[in-house]
Amino acid sequence: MALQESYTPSQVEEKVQAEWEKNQSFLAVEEAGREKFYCLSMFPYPSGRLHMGHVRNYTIGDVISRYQHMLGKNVLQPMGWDAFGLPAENAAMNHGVPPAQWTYSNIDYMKTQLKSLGFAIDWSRELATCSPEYYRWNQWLFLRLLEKGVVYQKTGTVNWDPVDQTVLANEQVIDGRGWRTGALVEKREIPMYYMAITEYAEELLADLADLDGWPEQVRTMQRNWIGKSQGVRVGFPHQIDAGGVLWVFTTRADTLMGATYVAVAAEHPLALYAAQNNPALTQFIEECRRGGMSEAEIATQEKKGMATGLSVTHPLTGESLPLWVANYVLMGYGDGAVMAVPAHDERDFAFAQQYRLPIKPVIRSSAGETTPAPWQEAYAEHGVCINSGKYDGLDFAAAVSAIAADLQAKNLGEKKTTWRLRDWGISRQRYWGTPIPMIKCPTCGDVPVPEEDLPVILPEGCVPDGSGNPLKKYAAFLDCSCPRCGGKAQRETDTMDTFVDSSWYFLRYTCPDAGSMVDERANYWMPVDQYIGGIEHAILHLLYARFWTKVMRELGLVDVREPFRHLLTQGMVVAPTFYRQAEDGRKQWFNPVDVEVATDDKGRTVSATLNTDGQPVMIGGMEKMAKSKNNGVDPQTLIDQYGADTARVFMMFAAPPEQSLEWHDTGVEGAHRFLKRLWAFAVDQAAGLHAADLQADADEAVLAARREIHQTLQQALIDFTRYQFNTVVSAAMKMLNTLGRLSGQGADAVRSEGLSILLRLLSPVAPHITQELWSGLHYGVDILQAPWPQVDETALKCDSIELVVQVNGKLRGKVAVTADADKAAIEQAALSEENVQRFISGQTVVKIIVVPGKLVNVVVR
RNA sequence: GCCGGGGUGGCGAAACAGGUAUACGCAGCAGACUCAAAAUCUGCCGGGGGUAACCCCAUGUCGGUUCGAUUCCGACCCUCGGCACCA
Repeated sequence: MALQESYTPSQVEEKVQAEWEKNQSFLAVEEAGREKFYCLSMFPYPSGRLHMGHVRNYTIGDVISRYQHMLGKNVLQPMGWDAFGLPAENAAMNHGVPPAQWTYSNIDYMKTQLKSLGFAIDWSRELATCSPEYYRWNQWLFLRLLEKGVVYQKTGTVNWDPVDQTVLANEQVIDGRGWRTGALVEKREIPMYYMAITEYAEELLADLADLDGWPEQVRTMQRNWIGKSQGVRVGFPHQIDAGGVLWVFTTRADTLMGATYVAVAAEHPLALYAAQNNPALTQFIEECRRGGMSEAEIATQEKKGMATGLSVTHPLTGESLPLWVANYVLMGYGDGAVMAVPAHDERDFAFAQQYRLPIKPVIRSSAGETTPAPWQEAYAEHGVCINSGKYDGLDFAAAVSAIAADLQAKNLGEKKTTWRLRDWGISRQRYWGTPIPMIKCPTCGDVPVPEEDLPVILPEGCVPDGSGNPLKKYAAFLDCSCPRCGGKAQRETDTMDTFVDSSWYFLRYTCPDAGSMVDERANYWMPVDQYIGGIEHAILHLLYARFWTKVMRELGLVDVREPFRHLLTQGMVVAPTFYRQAEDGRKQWFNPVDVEVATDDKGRTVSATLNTDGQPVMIGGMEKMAKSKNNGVDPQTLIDQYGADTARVFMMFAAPPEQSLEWHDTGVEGAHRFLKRLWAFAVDQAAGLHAADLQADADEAVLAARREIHQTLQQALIDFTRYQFNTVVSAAMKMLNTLGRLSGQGADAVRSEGLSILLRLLSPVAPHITQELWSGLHYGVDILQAPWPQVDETALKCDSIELVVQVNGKLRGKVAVTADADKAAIEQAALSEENVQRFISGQTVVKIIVVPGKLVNVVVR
């Protein structure tokens, strides 16, 4: 079929997508012995429409998949839906639609969007985490882990909205108040199920060393998050109850002799005990209970404390130390209590200054032997003990060992390893999630649902109203009989954290129809060879998925220790923000598509006006596309107007995958222009292609152009291996520029070769147009089956090369030398260059540095 | 507050292992085509000086290592991501 005269993306894309569909081009089949490549992008939350972040994420994944396909690998690229979660409940409240209905219709729409982008996805493996076929295995594994002791129950802290009588997510707490009610939020302790991820801390930490396909920054973040610290658990005896000991953990046992007070969290039993007959303290603890539970909030709040009036005994000196309650001590970390050494800890120092507590220096640091205000970093350094009695003169390690030994002798301490990592609380007091398969029986207590009764199906018709979990009012779900005694009982209404769903979906893709959680196919495809997703998931999701994989391996379900071999963390898509500020200080945000930007004659942005009223708006910064700033640009407009290939080329060209990408309409037009030029060039040249092989009498300029094409190809092939797709696109643009300028003897042959290289190189990024041109120009039927282009070394050969000449590191001239020139000849040529002569005359040449093929640096004095 | 990134022309960016800073594109300016506009094509395009050859300055700021630093080291400033119930 002849090529159309002009480029019509919608026609081309529809046609090519239909061919892929017909040929089942992306169906992945296990094939023993063939090298597989499992390319996975983080699955989307079905929020309604694709956003730019999705388009970017999945384009990167698709370019990698197609590249690996072109290299001959057996590629699996699946897709599915992270379908449980909070936004569906919010939509239900706003529109009165059940979360299930909202979610399924979003999935339908977003699936057509993904298909229109031409991703090489094996749709036969699609899954949604809200389907019982998927979440039954969450429940099944939960029960296995409960037996194993990895799942257990304890209390945990939640945000409580006292007006709506409901638990709030951190996101729903704004400045310490409930987002709907405006009520001051309180912390509340409730019973929850936990996963003992800390039991796996050592393994999760150690195996990071093997993840050399991960960005170093992500490994560092995980390492710090796990936070292994070696220290000493120290007991402070007290008389509050008989034989009582208050335990604290410290990494600085060498400073124990400098402890001047001890502080506990507001929720600590000793704090609650002390408050019994102390109204002021009760009020203070009440105050500590207000505000959100997030670590950022706690760490940035003003440090406050109050004395309990109680005291504990220093385990080594027998001194009496005051016991304080402090809002900076976290109940969830360690023992919920700390020993305070104001002389050598910044936070303790500030606290001691504020409340006039004694400061006792016990370490000689580079700042000296005292600790005067203001605080200096040096006070926290390791050093030699002073003012510490028998420990004087010991260094850090010796002091820690000696003190730990003495504590141990008194049964008041020992060396201990602790972790910053906390066990994973998976209970959520929400409707739209996997039901936790437990039954509450008044006689038997909490009883697991028998395996044969799985799945516990979530009723899909409920509409949450903001006042707690609707399952609590839904008798058909709630009421049941106890599997143990047969008496009347009620189901657990808490559901699982959605991180559970995303912790193993990549395993289910390998065998979506398996009658068990996973089957043997998982061992063919795993591990994921390349995982692509946002950097914001660097810690939680990736850590939970690693943990889950290790647990499943222990149960004999999979063979791999680690799920993701290589990880690519893509940057955010950001866009300009525009706003007007009302008199009450509130900002009204305007979408970039509704704003006209004025520039000066240098192209600098000077002002912006709103299209609807022509009045000026304020220009904010570049921020992550988000509803809150109304700066999201709908990718559908872009796809409708320019086609999928333009959207893909722009996305890949605008920035390297790991950096944030700034959204500009004009850049999109540039990408579209490039594809139009490519099409026009191909149509124009169609008749002259495949005309002749390159003859020996080709013009020098034609050979130079061929050299340029192969040099550009050489760089582009390297850029593909390191997934730097912006420069791959730039290489394709350069090739088209070079081909467009070609003329003379042999031009036809180079044009034919060059275009075939260009099409194949660009095909992973712009698969539709390159396929259409590939077949339309009769290079072949299916570009997916074409061999990956290779550099012809003979094309790169050149008789003469240009060297840069520097004098003392500054560029002073250029010289041409033959490719085989020796060092002496190069030096000679460099020294005799005219401008170089001017800069070395009257000076002594000290040495000459020759970097072969690149430059000469003449050092003079 | 703690942990981890980023900062290069008017803008997005390039420079893979310390070796020509600004490739490729956008915007802008000039020209061609057109009755005109759009589209398309061609040329120019970091700042300053100079008729020119060429020179000086410039990769967030300050300092260091080196024949040579966007790249390595130290301090600082700004900015973004995460902080366990957003996903």
